[in-house]
Parts: sequence; C-alpha cells; structure tokens
Amino acid sequence: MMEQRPTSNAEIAQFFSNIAELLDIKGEEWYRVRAYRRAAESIAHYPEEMIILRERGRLEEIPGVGKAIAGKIDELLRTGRMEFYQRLQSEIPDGVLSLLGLPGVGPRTVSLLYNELGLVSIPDVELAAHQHKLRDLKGLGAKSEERILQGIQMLHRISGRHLLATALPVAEEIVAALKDCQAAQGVTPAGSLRRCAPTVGDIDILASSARPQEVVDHFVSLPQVSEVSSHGDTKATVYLDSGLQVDLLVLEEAHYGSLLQHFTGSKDHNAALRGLARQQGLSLSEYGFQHEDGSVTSCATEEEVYGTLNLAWIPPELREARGELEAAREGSLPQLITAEDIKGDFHTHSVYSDGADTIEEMALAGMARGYSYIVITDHSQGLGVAGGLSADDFARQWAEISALNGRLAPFRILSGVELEIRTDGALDLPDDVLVQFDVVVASVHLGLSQDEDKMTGRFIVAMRNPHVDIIAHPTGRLLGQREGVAVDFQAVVEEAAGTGTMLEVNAQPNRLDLDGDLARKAIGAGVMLALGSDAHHAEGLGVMRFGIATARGGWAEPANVANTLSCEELMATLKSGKA
DNA sequence: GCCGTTTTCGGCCCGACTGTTTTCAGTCG
Repeated sequence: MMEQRPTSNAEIAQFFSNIAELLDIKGEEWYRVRAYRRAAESIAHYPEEMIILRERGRLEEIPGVGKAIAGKIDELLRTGRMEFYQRLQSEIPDGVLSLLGLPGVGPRTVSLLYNELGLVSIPDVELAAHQHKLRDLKGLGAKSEERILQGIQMLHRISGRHLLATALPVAEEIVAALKDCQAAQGVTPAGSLRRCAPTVGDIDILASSARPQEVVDHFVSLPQVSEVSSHGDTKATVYLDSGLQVDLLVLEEAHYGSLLQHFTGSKDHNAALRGLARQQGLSLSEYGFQHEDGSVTSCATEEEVYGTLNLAWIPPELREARGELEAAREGSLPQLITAEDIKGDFHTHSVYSDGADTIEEMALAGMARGYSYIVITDHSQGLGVAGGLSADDFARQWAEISALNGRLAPFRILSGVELEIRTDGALDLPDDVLVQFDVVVASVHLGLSQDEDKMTGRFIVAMRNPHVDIIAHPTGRLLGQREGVAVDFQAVVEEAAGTGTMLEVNAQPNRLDLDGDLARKAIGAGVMLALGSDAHHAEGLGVMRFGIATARGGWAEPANVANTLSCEELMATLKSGKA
C-alpha cells in the first residue's frame, strides 16, 4: 500500500517544528533550533503550497528557508520521508515531545527525564513523580517535583485553552478589582485577549503605577485567586478557581507604551520587532529602547515604540508576524473594518426553527444595535433536529416578515434561510422556492466526516446554484470540540470568487469560522465576506464583536465585508445576480 | 540554519522569576 505523503503546508511545517523541539532537547545550539522553528512558522502560513513552489524551484523564497531546509522539503515531497528527521526520532521517541507541554518543564528538563529516567510520556512522569524519583535529578529538587505534579493535575482539570468569550468577562472582573487598588493606574487587559485571538491560554493584565509592589500584592490577594504561582516586585502569576491563569505586570507610567506593546505580543511579533530594533543598533524590552551607549528611551505610547522603528502603529489583531511589520513600514497596513461599519447581520434564527425569540424580538434587538437590517435565516427542513422549515412554513414566515416590515420601517427584516447542503450534495429546497428569499445562506451540518472530495463537491454544487449567496461556517470547526471538515479550501475559495458567492465569518465564539487566516486567503482571492452572529436569541446578536475581531485578524477592510453595505446596496448587489 | 543598503562570516531577541544554587541555569512570556 502507498504510504500517505505529507503534502499540505501545515503537515510539512509540523516536521520542522518537531525537529526544532527534538534538537532543543538534544541541547543543540539555540540559533539553529530557532532557525527550524522560524522556518516551520513561515511554511505554515505561507500563502502558496510548498508542492507548487518546489515544482518551480522557488522554495528558498520563503523567509527563513535556505538551502538546507529547502532540500529537506524537497526530500519530503519527493520521497514522503526525511532522513534527518528519522535519525532524530531514532534518538528521541516522539512521545517525549509531549513532556514539553508540562508547565515548568522545558527542553533541559525533558532531556533529564528521558536520558536519566527513560520517561517518554506524561503518565510516565506522573508515576515517577509520585515515586519521588524526580527530586534526585541534578538541578531538580522536591519543589520542582511537586510543581511538575501540580502541572499534570492542572492538565487533567482543564484541557487546553479558553474561548475568548469566556475569558473576556473574567478579565474585565479582575481589571475592575485591580482598579480598587489606589496605587494602580492604567489597568488594561493585554496579551492574546487584546489581540482578540479565538482562544486564549491565559489572561494578561497590565498596569502602570509609581508603586508597582503594592499593585502586585493587591493582585495576588484578590478573592478570585486560588493559587499564587509566582510573585515578584513587578510581576505575578496566579490561578483562579476556574483554572484560568492570570499574569499581571506593573511598571511606571513613563514605560506604559513599551509595556503595553511588549505585553500584547504576540511572542513572534515581538521577536520580529526586537530583530528590527537590533538592525538599528537598539535593544528593545518592556522598558523601552536601550541605545548602544547604555542609555534607555522609554515610550509612553505604543505609537512611539513603533515610530522609533519607522513603523506605523499596528492594530493588535494583526500582531502575529504575518507580514504586518513590512506593511507598517511601507505604509500599506489595511484600514480595518470596525463595529461602526456594520449595518446588518446576515445569520440569525427565530422561534420558527431552533431560535428562542420571535422575529420581532430579533428585529428589535437589531434596531437597538443600530443596524438597518437583519437577515432571518431559519433552518431548512433537512435539519430535523433544529426544527427545519418546509416551503409552506417559509411562506407563513414571509407573511409575518412582510407585516413586520410595514411596522418597523425603515428598518428591514430580510427573508433568508440557512439551507442545508444534504449529504448527497443536493440542496434542501428547490430553486422555485430559493428564488423567493432575499438571502440564501447554505451550510453543512450533516455527514461532516465525509472525505475531502465529497465535502468539497458539496460546497461547489451549492456555490454553483445561482440562488445561494453565502456559505456559512465553511469549515464547520468547533473550537475545543471538533476539527473542521476535510475540504479543499483553495478550491472552495476559487469557486466562491468565480461564482460571486460570499463566505461567512461566523461570529459564534466557539466557531469563528472562517478564522482570520482563511478569511485573509478568501479576501486575497477576491471573495466578499459576510459576517453572521448565528444568534439563536436576541442577546446573541452581541457576539458580532467576535466576528468583527476575526475579520480584522484577516486584514479585512470595509470593502471586503458585505455587512458594510446599506440595505439598498445589498439588495441591488444580490438582485444583479452573483458576480 | 539563515542572512546581508555596514557583513558571504559573524552575527542572530529580551528580562523576570524560581529553584537549587554559593553565582546561575532553566523556564516563561
């Protein structure tokens, strides 16, 4: 049987990421390790497929990929294997890499655990810790052993990351509590929360103060805190009862811009920024810029930090080391879409299917948000579990929408449907019904484990139907629960561009689908995005902020997003057929 | 291992906190 060859950029990147960690555990020189890490990151987010670049001999155009790594990519694509990687694997079993996931355990400690005790998995380490075998290792002691054990128990309790929407209210509560401390000024969430990442590993909060120690002391003694992990003069890390980790950093006000920039990250963005500073003979840290003569210039605002490096200020959502530094230098950063640009919501449910509120309640909520329209998109009949509607049901709904529009004008309720793309690829309602909707949103909820060809085919059939305006939550991922469906996204994007079909950025906190990277790909191909709250009750319209944040992460400008159109413009666009 | 409008060799990102230390390495963000 043919061995499955890694071909996607993500799969190829994984090899180099593993190599970096294996070399790190082996004690290889840090810069070489970093080179592999950077290459992996670069490959994972490169807009073109490695397989194409290889054919054209253009692999070395990728930043961070030189002769040696290009050769390894070539070998991998040609033979499906990589000699160098296999040699490393023979020295260190794959499972050992998982030990790096333990809090407080880095490459040096992993090396000890493996080489001295032969531990190759987290359960191995747990057992050894219980048997007090770890405390005798050189450089470790009873405290380290206890800490590792606690880390393992923490991993058992919480699996991984927290949704942005979960962490945000917690962060706001802590910020409010910190403001009670008189010494604290300028308290604000930073980190992945400020960058509006879909999920956050921890909550970062920063403050400025003339008396940092007081603020840190106040922080670690908050009632929400269940455990203090570290507690210094300017920095502390705690765990809450919920298992969430919260970091606080406090500096004087003069450093505030430097601090905010530093603590917002991302790590990669900051590393790249420090690299730029180096080129100018400067050393950048949370305190400011250190010049070659040792003097330090601190920045009170982020604009000063970026300005010092001849860069425009960069919106936090873009700080992922994905080309934003180059754009900031050239003055070509996007004018990102904002909440004020949003004139309507493309994806909402009512009591007609599985929503909790009436169409009128949904409309009133939309009006309260300052929208000029919402699209009601109840499920079609094929999705029985969600109370999907038949053509007759929709006819009743249209009558109600029409009456409401008479009363609520100039606000408009648009008649829509979340049309099931059935497992056999057929659409769930006939064309003579579809043509009567203002907006048709098509999506898949069934047969999600179909193979890539079948799934891609279902999307393409839907997009080729002249009445389908939008594909909703295109990958079907559920954060922390389910990977997206197997689909050839490149083919989907091309078909969307070719047929003038929009792709949704679904704003549900556990979907955020498309994500920022894919949204950016879609925009790059000329696809229009449609933001939908997918609200199932009136309050649910509020999640739109997460959709906007995600679109911003995809570098979306107002012109890339259909929600910025007025109702008239939208109807004119839809009536003129698909592009 | 990568990279170059100072460099094809010699650089390459910074600092706080902790633990096991007796001057520092490891980890983390």
